[in-house]
Amino acid sequence: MSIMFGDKLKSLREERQIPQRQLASGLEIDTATYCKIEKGDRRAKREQVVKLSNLLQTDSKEMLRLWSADKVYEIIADEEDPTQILNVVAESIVHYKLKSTEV
Amino acid sequence: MSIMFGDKLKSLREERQIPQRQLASGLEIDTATYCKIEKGDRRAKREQVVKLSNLLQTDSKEMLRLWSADKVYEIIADEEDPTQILNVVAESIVHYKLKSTEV
DNA sequence: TCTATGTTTGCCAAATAATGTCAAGACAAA
DNA sequence: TTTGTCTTGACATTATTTGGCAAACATAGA
Repeated sequence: MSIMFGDKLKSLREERQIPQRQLASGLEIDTATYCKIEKGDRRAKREQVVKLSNLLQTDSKEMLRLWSADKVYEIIADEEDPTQILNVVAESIVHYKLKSTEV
Repeated sequence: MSIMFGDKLKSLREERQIPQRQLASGLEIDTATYCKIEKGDRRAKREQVVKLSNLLQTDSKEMLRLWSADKVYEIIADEEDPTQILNVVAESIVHYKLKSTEV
């Protein structure tokens, strides 16, 4: 599993010298579960990402970006030519944007 | 839900003038389920994508690409700045490739 | 060494999401 | 009207995700 999010989470937590226990209680979950999130064994829920960003006083948009990126990575990493998949998606976004701004 | 895959599937099937019933039986599923796959209400399993490609005598790589792209799209479509997420992923792929080819 | 704190792991249970069927309806062609 | 195809909604089944608990591990200090 990709751990862009977990790694970022860990480094922020360590910078601020906060124990896992504290963030876990902020999310109202077990420290074990929190630990797994940080190590990338479990995926945080979206709402938990936002909560964590607040607890760590960091940009939730960036955290959500990393969190989403992990999910995307997991989907394409084992496929042939992952980059080409990203291109297909990027194109489909462009098309959708055009469509949605038509009058 | 994004339907790049479903749309492609439908157009291939219509080109070849095959009824849904036939592809459904090829996958050993109900026509209702097949119908939903084509309309993007349900996601095909990976193995089903390969089977469908064979039944339709089309490039399974392209079909898998569309199928993956749908999944990725679903993850990022409702996030802020989906394109930026794709960039993060693209970078992480580059990094991984570099790592895996180090000696 | 013993204790205290923090982190990690494995296993199981509960919750949630994905997948499928069935029955019924819509629609067009014969 | 009958037939064949496609579609939809409600429900059942199954797979995956999420979380807790208990125990192990790591480290620092008394």
